[in-house]
Amino acid sequence: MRVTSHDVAAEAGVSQATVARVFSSPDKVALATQKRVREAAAKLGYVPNAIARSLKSQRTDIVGAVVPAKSEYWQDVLTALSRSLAEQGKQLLLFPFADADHVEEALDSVEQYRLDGLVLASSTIRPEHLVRMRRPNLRVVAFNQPAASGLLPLVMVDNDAGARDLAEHVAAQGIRTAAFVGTVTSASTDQIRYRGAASALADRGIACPYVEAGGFSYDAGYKAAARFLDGADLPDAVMGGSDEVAFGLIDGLRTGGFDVPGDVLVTGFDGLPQASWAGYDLTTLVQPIEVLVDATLAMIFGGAGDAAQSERIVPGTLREGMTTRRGNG
Amino acid sequence: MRVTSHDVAAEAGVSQATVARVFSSPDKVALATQKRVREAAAKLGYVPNAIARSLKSQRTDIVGAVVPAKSEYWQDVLTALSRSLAEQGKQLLLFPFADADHVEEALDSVEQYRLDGLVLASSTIRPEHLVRMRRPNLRVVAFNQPAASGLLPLVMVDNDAGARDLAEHVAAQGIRTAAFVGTVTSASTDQIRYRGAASALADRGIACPYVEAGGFSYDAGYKAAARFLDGADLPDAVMGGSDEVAFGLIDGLRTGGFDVPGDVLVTGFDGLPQASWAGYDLTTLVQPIEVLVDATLAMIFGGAGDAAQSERIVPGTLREGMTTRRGNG
DNA sequence: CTGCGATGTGTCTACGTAGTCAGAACGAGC
DNA sequence: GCTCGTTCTGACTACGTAGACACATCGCAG
Repeated sequence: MRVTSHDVAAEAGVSQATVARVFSSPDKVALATQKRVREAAAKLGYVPNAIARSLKSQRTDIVGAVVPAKSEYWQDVLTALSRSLAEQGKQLLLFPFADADHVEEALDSVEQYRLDGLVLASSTIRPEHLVRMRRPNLRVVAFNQPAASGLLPLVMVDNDAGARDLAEHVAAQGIRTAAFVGTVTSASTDQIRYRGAASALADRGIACPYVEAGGFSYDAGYKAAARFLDGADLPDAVMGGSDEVAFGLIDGLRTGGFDVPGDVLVTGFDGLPQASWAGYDLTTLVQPIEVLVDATLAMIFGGAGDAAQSERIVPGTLREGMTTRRGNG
Repeated sequence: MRVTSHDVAAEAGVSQATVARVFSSPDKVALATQKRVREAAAKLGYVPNAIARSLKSQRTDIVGAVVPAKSEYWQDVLTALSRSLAEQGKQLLLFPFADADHVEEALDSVEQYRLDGLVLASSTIRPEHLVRMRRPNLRVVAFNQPAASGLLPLVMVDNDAGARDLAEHVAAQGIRTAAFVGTVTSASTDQIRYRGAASALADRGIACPYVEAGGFSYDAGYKAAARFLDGADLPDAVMGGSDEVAFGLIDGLRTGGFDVPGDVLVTGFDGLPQASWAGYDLTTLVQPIEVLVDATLAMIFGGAGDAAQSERIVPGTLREGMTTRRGNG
């Protein structure tokens, strides 16, 4: 049998309400009473039941996250999210989805729990799904999902400025030709990053065709590298749509006999831990994940409805690695 | 206002109990009634309240996982866990802890929720904490945590056999000297892996000193590589206690001017996705994560108390990569 | 036509907590 | 000594659901 607040009340010789107060609003209980209750609770091994509390208080202290099942980047985000929540005594409930077509199922699961908030983390959730998520009584925040702009409160890194920074950085290395290897065209981040990079390069007279890797993974990047190996059309710089794709590109190019950065410069986007690994030392745009996460939680737990239309765009930081260090190396 | 089963009952002209039955045990309700109830539910936008259901049924359909906050390996495990749970209509609640000293806090949070089960995933949780987790009404399973043997039901890869396989593989390459670079000595997996490798090597007359990297990370491995760069005491093979450490070792050795595998062979342990990346192509022991996860969930949701003392040890698979391909390359 | 099991539905209650309200105890001010 | 305000505590109830139980209806065998 579970120990309940009633048991503790009987043991301490007080009412159940007093026991509840000791654990939720202790300042309303006399110190002597508190002591007796806490001792009784310790003796019986009482732990408050979060389920019952949630039912009564209409707050779960749990935030959900709908995320793609496999992705290095999102795992970093989740880690930051759960740590930040843990500091506030809140928990993170995961709703992973295998691919975009299964998002519906994840969303259905979400509804059963009366979550305090929900983080929608994926750049491939379609706008019609996004609109479906607008619910009363549920704070939903889109994370790094440009397509949600105007539909949901949104937190994201400044993809456009970041892509421009990267483009200007490689342009400054004196390149003449470039290519952008995106993930999938349906990813809203991809489009913005490409446009930003292409625009910045165009300003300097450098063309930048778009190549679709067809996925977010290392493998997609690795295979995409093959397109440059065939002919003599290797550009001076290849910009990856994400770090994972960039890692694949680098290995694919190197396996194909090219030197990075000797023959071709490579950039990524995200700032994964692996970007700092000596084997890659990738030039990339580092996302300030802690800042993004804090902003997300602030929107969820913060003020009233006006936040429901708000957007928070945070600048990233250029990380200059070996993959764009040309000539002087 | 939230839509409850009472509202749906009124709309459909049935009792609340019937509405509840439609959503939890539909076979007890006549088809015609079901249809009416479902239509009413759809019209009002009713979604069952999982909190209330949990309170009544004493089941949450949520499994908790206590995991280290930062680790590539555990992230892979979490992904597999949450996907497997999602297939059963269950959810995963995360309790990350920053370091071993904060495990207590995570465990305290765990108790408030009446979880169906708890996965204790870390090789550095101390035995005294492990014992504390033995609770009635809570199925706790230790995941890849040899120290839990005899204290908690346990699922893990066969670390000893895996380490021997790796050792025999490198021995077969004709090495004469070796070293094992572990993570931290307090990790129970580390001890077993080292003993297995050292024992197998000793059988062939090869000594294998232990070196502590001091952490589980890439950085720890990278720094540990420095110990071999100084003198002329570079062994023919360096066995990493984990893949992450091995990646760091490889990059550290290469940065120091050595060729892997030309000058020194390197192995890992875990079978992370990055091990297959062409940049490393690491020889490692691949953990069958899906199998381990399924076994874990089977213990949580499976039969009665006898499982409480059970252990499930699953063999891993040797992945032969370029990092141990000697000479002929 | 009666009795009986199977099936379907309604009534009622409990799950464990927290908030509302009322009342008790107590000290201070007149 | 009476009133008033403050501090503390207890009784009661609602949160939304699911299960126990009772009962009604129906088909079918005796």
